[in-house]
Amino acid sequence: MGKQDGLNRQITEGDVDDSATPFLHLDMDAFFATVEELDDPSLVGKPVIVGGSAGRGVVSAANYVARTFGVNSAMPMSVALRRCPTAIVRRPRFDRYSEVSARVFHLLHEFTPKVQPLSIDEAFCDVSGARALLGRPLDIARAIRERVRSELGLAASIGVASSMFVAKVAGSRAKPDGLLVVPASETQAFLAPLPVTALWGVGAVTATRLANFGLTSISDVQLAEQDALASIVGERLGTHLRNLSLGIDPRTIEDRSSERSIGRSNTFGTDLDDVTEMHREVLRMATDVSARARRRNFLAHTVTVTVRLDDWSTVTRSHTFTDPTHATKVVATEAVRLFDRVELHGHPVRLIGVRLENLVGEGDLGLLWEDEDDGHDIDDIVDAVSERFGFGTVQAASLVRPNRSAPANKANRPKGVD
DNA sequence: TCTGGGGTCCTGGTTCGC
DNA sequence: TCTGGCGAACCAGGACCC
Repeated sequence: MGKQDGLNRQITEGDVDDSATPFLHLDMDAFFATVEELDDPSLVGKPVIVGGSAGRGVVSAANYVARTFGVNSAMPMSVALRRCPTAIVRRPRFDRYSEVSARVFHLLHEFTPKVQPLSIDEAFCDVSGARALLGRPLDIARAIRERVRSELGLAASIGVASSMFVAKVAGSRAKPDGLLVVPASETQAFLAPLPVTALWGVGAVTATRLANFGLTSISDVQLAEQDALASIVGERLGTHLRNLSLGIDPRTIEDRSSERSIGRSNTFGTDLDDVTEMHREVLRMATDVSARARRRNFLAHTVTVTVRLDDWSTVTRSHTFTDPTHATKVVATEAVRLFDRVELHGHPVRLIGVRLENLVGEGDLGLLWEDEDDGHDIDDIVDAVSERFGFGTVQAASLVRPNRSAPANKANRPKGVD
């Protein structure tokens, strides 16, 4: 199937049996950091970290030079800079990454219509229908990698396998800049030596739980009794893990573009202890998520407020509306009410989040629109909510995030919205 | 080491209507 | 009129993913 090379990756060279491996998983290598290098070639060869501020930020991406210093994604920025003081830190530019991502996905669609984006830098493809026109999965994977490199100047790793899960694992084993095909007949042997954390759905908590029963590798899960697994992690997860360990993954490519929720949260540079400030943040986020829901033609049945205290405890409060809404005034009013239901017990607040869930609509609500750039509306909302809850005036300017590009479309705005 | 932000999904408890 | 069983919906929390 593949060989281990000096980079501690497993790659396929030469020919291999790809007769029953229609699934490809493409993963862009150190995506954010590589895009930064692409846009500023002076960064090439230097350690580059993309992430938040040194205070409470974490690493979103690190290029492979930075990784040799022990810098990894999700690591606190303070730790990353201690390990690699010479690193060049860039703030994330999500608009730019989205732009490059769209070009990658567009390129994939030239190979097959069955493309399922997994995140901004990852996608699954099913090339079973492309065989006659474009050749074997191995050839298609090589062609995709070549075109991503020549047309976009980026490196992509690809895993090819008989199921989506195994293709993803193969892709991660092939990183950086590699290709690995796992023949269907070698699937279980390929998975066996990997740690249980390689299974989709096993994080730190479940891994510890499994380790307490001596299950640390996928081969342990392959050999475990179904009942024993169920007693450790529950019936549902037990069945799921056992199937994955054997390479069984019934999922197929689906174009699931519909979102389930729209949220915004913020961890403050300094914990908040002033309730007026907290209310201001709740309103800011309620305004933001409502505007995003309108822009995407969604109505939400449920609004959820999340509060994280300085001791890292997290509390959520949610409310389900009788009629779904995306009206800022309704969402903001309810969000503040929910926030006020949280018992702070004198604790400062580290994070506040507002999320709209149980979304309905998308596409069929074209007549509903409110121009969130219209400061007059937001002033009204803020005044109304502030007055109702008796906290100080909040300037609309502080509630509107800059660089909005939504079109003013009053003609489409229905009466009574907000 | 000390933990972001935007998500999805699952589970268990509670409430409510039939 | 009251009560118990049951399922659906709601709510809260948590694990996990990128």
